[in-house]
This record gives sequence, structure tokens and C-alpha cells, in this order.
Amino acid sequence: MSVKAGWGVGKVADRCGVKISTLHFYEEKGLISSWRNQGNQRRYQKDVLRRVSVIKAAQKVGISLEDIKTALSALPENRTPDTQDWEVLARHWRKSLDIKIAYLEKLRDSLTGCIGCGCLSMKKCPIYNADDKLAKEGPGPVLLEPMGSE
Amino acid sequence: MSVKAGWGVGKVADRCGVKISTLHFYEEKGLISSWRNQGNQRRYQKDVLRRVSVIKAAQKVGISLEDIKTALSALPENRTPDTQDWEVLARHWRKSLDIKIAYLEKLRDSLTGCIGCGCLSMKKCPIYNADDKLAKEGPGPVLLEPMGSE
DNA sequence: CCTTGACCTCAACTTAACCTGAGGTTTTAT
DNA sequence: ATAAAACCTCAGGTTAAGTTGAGGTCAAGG
Repeated sequence: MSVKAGWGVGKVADRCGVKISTLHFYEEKGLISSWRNQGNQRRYQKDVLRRVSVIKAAQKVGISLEDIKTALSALPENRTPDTQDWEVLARHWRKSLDIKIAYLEKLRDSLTGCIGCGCLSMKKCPIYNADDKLAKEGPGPVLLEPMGSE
Repeated sequence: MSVKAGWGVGKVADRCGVKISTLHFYEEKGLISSWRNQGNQRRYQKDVLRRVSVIKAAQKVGISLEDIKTALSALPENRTPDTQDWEVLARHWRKSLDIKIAYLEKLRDSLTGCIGCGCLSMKKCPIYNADDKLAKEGPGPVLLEPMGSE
């Protein structure tokens, strides 16, 4: 009965299909955690795999690491998260996915008419001004703030 | 009948709701163009407004400037693009929007089950491996290439 | 004429999400 | 026992899409 050995960073990286540097990075950002062995090497609990999977899944949905971190922080600290814990996250993100899909559908439906239309000023262009609130959770680094939201 | 005066960069920026630096940037990237007046100041044709609108609309859909540039290069050089020219673009992007929406719907439909599921290895996770081809046009800077697409 | 305001260029900074490499230690396999 | 593989830290690089600022020129109004 050895004291729990945990996995090394290389193995985890391999199983997750990410680079070691990514795991270092996530740890630095507080998205995953590890303990160290005698020789200062990282050891991981096996649930890190699910964490990384979830991080990657959420990223695909366009959620930033920042927001993912926030969501993950809702998981219990003291015990290994169970299925129910994870499903809370899933439901949460499902919602924002629904919103995003609705947003894109709206965009799609106005795209053709809009690009062809006569609105030479973006001030009145319906596509340009399509509810920016929704776009905030949108396609990553969109830093523009067209209509003076303040 | 003065020789066509065109618009100054400040006016265009104002009408488009973007910063002057953005127009400089777009020009540098070859997305828009201008000529210079006597004093080396930029002058724009009025169709630059539509160009910028289209650039911004496309960005909202998650298309990169790189791809937008490619699409814009299909516009006629010699004459001012007409409605039909623009509609070709719109149709093109509508298609990729359809694809993206379908992708997100697929993600959404597997999200809950997937996060809660027992796949501890991302190698077999359906959400992680949901057709990466579609994700390529996806949420901006997603640089990961999980399943060795080459 | 002279002062603003608009414009010019060019270099450097910004954010997100990592990656790369150098230089050094630890673990593992032979 | 020793070489190779795996790991460590830390600094600096990368891409996208701009933004900011310095230092200088141009144009318009009084």
C-alpha cells in the first residue's frame, strides 16, 4: 500500500492529448492542481483528466479560460467531484450555448439582406447592432464596443 | 467640379464607428484601400463604409480578418462593387454560419451526457472529438489540434 | 500669421492561450 | 553506476486584432 502515487505530468498530458506546458499553464491559472513528490515533481489525481476534458469542451463552445475557471470553482474542494457536480456545469454551459446558437441564427437570417442592403452607416445596420449583449459570450476576443455601451 | 475629394480618415472612422487606427490597420492588412491627397492624407471612396460594415459583420460571425480578406478579394477591382457582388459574399458566409450552427447544436446535444459520462480519456470523448473540421472555422484562436489532423 | 485640430509614420504595448528553449535536477532503465 | 528520459523553473516568443504614444506635418479659422 504505497502512499497514493498519482500521475506524472507527462502521463496526464499524454492521456489528455495536451502538452505538458498546457498543464503547467492551467495550474498557474488555477484551473487544475497538483501536489509534489519528494523530488518536486507534479503528481495529479486522476480527476484531472475530466477537468481537462471539460476545459477543452468548454473552450470549443467559445468559453474563455477565465469563465471556465469561475465555473470550475463551483466544484467541491474537499471531495472528488461526482457526476452530479459535473452536470451542474454542463447545464450551465448548455444554456449559454443555446443563447449563442440563437444569436448566430439571428445573424444568419439577416446576413444576406443586410450585406446587400443600403445601410451605409453602421449606426443603423441591424446586423452590426444585433444585440451586443449576446455577443459578449461570443466568439472569443471580440474587443469592440461599437455602440458605446457605457 | 472638383476632382473627387473623397473622405478623410476621421470622417470614415466616425461614420463606421471604428477608430482611425483600425482603418490604418485594415489598410495595412489590405482589407481596404485609399489614395492620398496633396498633403499625404488618406482619402476614401464611399464604398469603404460598406466594406468596413461587412468586415465587422463577418467578424461577428467569427470569421478571421485573414478569411475576410480572401473573401473581399473576390470583389471587382476596377468598378465599385454592386449589390450582387456583395450578395455573393453574404451567401458564402451564410453557408459557414449554417455549418457553425450545426456544429454548436451537436455540441449542445452531447454536452450534458458527455461531461457527466465516464470517458476519462479524451481520445474517446465524443464531444472532444466532434468533427474538428467544422471547428476550424470556429471560435477564433483555437489553435489546438487534438487528433493529429495531418 | 499663427494656433488648433486633423493627419502622418513608426515603434511598442495589450490580451488570451499557450509554446519554446536554456540550464539544471530527478527518476528510471540498463 | 551511469546514461537517458522525464521533470523542474523562468524568461521570452507567438498570433490576432488592434490601441497608444511620440514626434512631426498639414489644413482651417480668426
